Amino acid sequence: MTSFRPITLKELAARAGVHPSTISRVVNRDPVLRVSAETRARIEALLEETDYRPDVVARSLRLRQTFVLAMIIPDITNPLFADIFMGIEEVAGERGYGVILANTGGSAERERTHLRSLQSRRVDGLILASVSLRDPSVRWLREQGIKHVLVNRYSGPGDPFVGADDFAGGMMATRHLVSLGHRRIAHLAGSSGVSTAVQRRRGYMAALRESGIAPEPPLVVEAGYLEDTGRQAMGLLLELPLPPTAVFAVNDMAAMGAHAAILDHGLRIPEDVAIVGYNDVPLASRLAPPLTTLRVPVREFGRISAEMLIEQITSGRSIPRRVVLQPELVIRGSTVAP
Amino acid sequence: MTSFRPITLKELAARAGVHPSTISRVVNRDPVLRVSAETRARIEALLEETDYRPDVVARSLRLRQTFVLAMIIPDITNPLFADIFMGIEEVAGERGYGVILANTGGSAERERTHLRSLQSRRVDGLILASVSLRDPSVRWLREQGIKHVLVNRYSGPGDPFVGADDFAGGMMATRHLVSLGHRRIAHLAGSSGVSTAVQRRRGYMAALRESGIAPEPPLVVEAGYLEDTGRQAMGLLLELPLPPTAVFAVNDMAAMGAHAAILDHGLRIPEDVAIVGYNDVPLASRLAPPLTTLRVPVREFGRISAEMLIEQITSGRSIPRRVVLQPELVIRGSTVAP
DNA sequence: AGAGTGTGACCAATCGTTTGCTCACCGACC
DNA sequence: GGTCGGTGAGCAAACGATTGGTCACACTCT
Repeated sequence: MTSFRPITLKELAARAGVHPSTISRVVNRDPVLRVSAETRARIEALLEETDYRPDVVARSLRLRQTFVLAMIIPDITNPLFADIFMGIEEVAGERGYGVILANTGGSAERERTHLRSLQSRRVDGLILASVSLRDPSVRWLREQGIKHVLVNRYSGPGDPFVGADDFAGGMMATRHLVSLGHRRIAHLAGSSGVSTAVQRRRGYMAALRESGIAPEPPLVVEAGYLEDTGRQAMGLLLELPLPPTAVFAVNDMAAMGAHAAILDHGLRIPEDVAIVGYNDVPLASRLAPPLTTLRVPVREFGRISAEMLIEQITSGRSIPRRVVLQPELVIRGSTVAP
Repeated sequence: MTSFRPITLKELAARAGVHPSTISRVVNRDPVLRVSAETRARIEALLEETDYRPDVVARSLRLRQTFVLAMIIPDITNPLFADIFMGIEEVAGERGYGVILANTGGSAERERTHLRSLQSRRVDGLILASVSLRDPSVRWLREQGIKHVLVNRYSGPGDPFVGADDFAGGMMATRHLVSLGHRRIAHLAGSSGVSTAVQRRRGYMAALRESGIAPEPPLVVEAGYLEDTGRQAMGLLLELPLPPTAVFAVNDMAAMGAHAAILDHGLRIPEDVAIVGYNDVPLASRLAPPLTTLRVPVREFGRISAEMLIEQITSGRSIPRRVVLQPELVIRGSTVAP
């Protein structure tokens, strides 16, 4: 197999009998260039014939711009991030940017490695899909002057951010359960170092308070974001002397774990225990009974964050705009029997 | 916000009072260089202090190698590809390669656009996760001498390939149903332009034949790869004068559609109709009843394909090796009542 | 006819690294 | 004392594209 080298400007110039710069100007439609119609036509024909595509590497070096964005996610198997990615790619593609996806698997060290590597690749900007509160990586990005947008979770004030109103989401979930008559409502909480978890929990507390329900600390347990951890946490809740009649989980994965735990205990959903999840992942609607959950406009997250990032890049300024979208309650069989 | 420029070799050289090339040799541990211990120590200290990282863009230009691989997939929301990607990233990361993910959404045009763009980005190699039989894009890759590996689906002979033995998988699925006493076994088939679909169907036919069951053409319907299309196809099968008592679907998505259609018809799974899917996606085990399916070592696909691709790149030769792994039957409630 | 003005294209530096060559210097050997 | 060899480091040319300057030429106007 012979390995081709794509044609270069210099070779093209030799074939056309002009200087490389002239071709470059034709390719880039440089308005400064005054080129005779005849020469231009000749060059354009040659371009067409050879299917010339400028070497992006060389161009990046000269322009100090790579036209590459990167998205950093903690878990590629989580469909949430797949959807955000699609939104990003959509917008980036339109504007001539490529997108690199980097998966950290939740490891802070792999995140650092990726950040370093992306820096030396000179990506034009970064979209971080899951940072913690006061995240040192975000601080580092700011120090380095690397353009970035946070999506879904935020780190602190001052960074461009796109996400949902998780406080409102937490309230909607809890109000829904209250409206069905529940009084002993548990919460499978996320980590207190993560903005979404904190906000959803605050929403839960606020909804209880406005309904005159006294919060009971034992009903709030930190349950992680995985099916497994959710299942364990729910198991403990069901062993309480006065178990809850409803549970609001920080995400759908934990909710699915709770789902399994409740059925394991021989209880019925929603008659004995009702469940509300968060995110509306594809699996949610396939459970039996299907999961009531909060839908967030995830694809939109991706689109908006890409737009904000590209705006920063082209304007050269960091714009600490925060975009907050509203979640929507999707009521299914896990709270209301059909 | 001040935008930093990362430090360059030239600046470093000025600070150390040596020539840039000397620093470059220290950074790259160039064996040719004889550097005094004293100078080396001074440079290394400076490197440490400034946290120097070579500009990958410039290096790529000079080396004519970008250390970037790309993976092209048709549907990022399909967990199959997420798992393959993780395997690729794992190996690539170890060897110092980055991975770009490009999502075509099933559009041949977007695939072509991506291929062009990746070519002009001078990626070192490509992994294609879903090609069709005799795919023109694959032909183009060969013509251009672009290193590539096909994964999961193949295009024809002559390309490096990693996948599973889909013929065997089709047989295993069908034999399993036969062994349970089924005689009227339907097949929700995939496209005849896709290698996996063709092989699985051939496996299905072979298993019927060896059991002395005469294939009935109406029981084989092309059903696509989506839940929706699977549901429709299964609906039609259930309207037949003599409906099937079992169905083997080309993938889990179609199987889930069939699942829904069967329940819609008021029939029981597996008592009235048994189902076997393919791929063992995470949702499969969460259905009620959970789905019997074929598990393929997907992560392994990713790892092996990345290794093969990197081997091609470093050796400079295209090695048309084909690696075929064995699928495994996972028996669950959709074929055998618990 | 000479100055001035456009026009069309080329020149050369630059982006940051890498790497084959060259070169100065020093000690040693004949 | 002159040559030789080894050591440590600098020089400069790439890689391919971009872009501000420059330049030759032709035409116009006074």
